[in-house]
Amino acid sequence: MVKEPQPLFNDQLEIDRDSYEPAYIQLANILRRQIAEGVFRPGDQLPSESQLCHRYGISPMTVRRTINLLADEGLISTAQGRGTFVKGIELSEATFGLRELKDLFKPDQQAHVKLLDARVVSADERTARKLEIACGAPVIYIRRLFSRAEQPVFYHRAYLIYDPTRPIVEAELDVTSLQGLFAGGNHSLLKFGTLNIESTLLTNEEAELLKRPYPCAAFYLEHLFYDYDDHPLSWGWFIIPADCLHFTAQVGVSPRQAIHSGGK
Amino acid sequence: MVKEPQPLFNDQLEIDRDSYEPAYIQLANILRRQIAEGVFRPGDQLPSESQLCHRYGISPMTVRRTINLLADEGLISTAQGRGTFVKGIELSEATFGLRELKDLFKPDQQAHVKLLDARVVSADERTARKLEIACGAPVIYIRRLFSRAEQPVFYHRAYLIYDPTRPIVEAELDVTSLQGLFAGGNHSLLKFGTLNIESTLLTNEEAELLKRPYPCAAFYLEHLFYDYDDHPLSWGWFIIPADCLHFTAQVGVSPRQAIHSGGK
DNA sequence: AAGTGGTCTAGACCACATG
DNA sequence: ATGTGGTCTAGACCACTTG
Repeated sequence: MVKEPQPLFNDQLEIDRDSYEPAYIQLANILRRQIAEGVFRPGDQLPSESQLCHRYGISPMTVRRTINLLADEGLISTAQGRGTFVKGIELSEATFGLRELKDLFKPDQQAHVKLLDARVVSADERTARKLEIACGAPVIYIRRLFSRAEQPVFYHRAYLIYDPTRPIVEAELDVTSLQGLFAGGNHSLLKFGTLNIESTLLTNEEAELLKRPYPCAAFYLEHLFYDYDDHPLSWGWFIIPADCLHFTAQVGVSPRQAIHSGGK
Repeated sequence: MVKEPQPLFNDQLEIDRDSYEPAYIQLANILRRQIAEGVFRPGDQLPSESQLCHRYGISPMTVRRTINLLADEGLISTAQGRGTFVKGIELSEATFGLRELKDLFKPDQQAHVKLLDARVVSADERTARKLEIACGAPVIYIRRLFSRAEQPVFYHRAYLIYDPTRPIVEAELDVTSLQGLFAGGNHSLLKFGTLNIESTLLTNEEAELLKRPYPCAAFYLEHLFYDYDDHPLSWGWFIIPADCLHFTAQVGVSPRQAIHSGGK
């Protein structure tokens, strides 16, 4: 056991106006903690906004920001004219992000991208439908394999609109640049995109490329990007073996969220 | 072609104070649309907050709400002392919800839950570790199969803490009630939970139960719920064949977001 | 020094729900 | 009629960045 000159967890009861933390964050921490401690249980009504104003000596707008923050987190819900209430945990409200993927794609010394294919081909029926072009029209076809420490990590296949009147500028190739898509970068060509995640089996070809035994489960991550004219610009998918990726999410108040220091 | 007495898309340029839509929403729509139209491209600096105040005749706090809203959407980013900038689309910022699952679990006339097992067993090594109890300690074991229109949809297996001092109240059994977990309900016992999503192959047993051929890809959705003492209360997982579930997300400004009526 | 985002105030008015 | 959430104002002050 170790002596603790300052408490490990935050049992803050008042707003500290000298804190570097904004008042609305402090109040959110206080309420979040009270919910985590069971002071307020699912279904309970929280103190009204005016009560919170008087209790903590802050203005209505500041209380409102806190309420909105916690509502965005899915912890509470508001009903005009009735009050603010604590929500029970709901699986259907859980969200997971692609941060795990970002780490996967992150280039380092060990990372290596092998370009398997990069040429102009005729669009087949499915590709033409996805890219909203004529069947048989020319498209740029790209296939590549991403490895780390000699171990294949994922496989990527993509089809890009091929416009002979517009030379294939650097930026266009960058559309499928992995670092660019995941880390950010300014894709001034892309307006928006849709993603689709499924569970799938590796095909024999993919299993061979990825050096996995057959059968093998994998994630299928499909992407479709549109330009500023709302025309599809690129379509493709990543195949990521199950052992390389998993997604996590949380519902309710995690202990880490509730135990947040509020010191000066 | 059809005549359009009112424009299909929103080319609103001013804030309509008589609109039922709040000013901060209207401004968000205006800016979102300008970003979608390419008026502001990734990397561009947006007008400063004070400029927006004067341009649209609203107060700083209202502009701020709009800025925060768009920043939460991942469309723009702010830098204190420098300005507000349009972000390029980033895959790593996409988020997926579990709404699709909610529909899957939704009970209707066609839905049927078959209880395969429900008894007290001794915890094996893995279960004991997950539930943070002693190996061999008694736990409630539940297995069930959810079908719709005679077609198996998913398989669920769960282990619940068995506390002889606390009789198994209705609420505790409700912990794994499917409708409850997904649709909401007040789980006053559960404080928070963690979810883990993987891609997997059906085992022979699962394939048989779910009437799928082998091999077959599926989602493995693991859940671990904690009570208000931060002790694990239930651990388990859903097995959902690939053909029953997929997740979708969007990045950037989708046309639907930008085309939002702002009329009276 | 000037401009930017970030926070906050102390009220106001409205829409809604309840008794 | 009262209390609730929801929006908005017209400023203020601070922290930060840039020239």
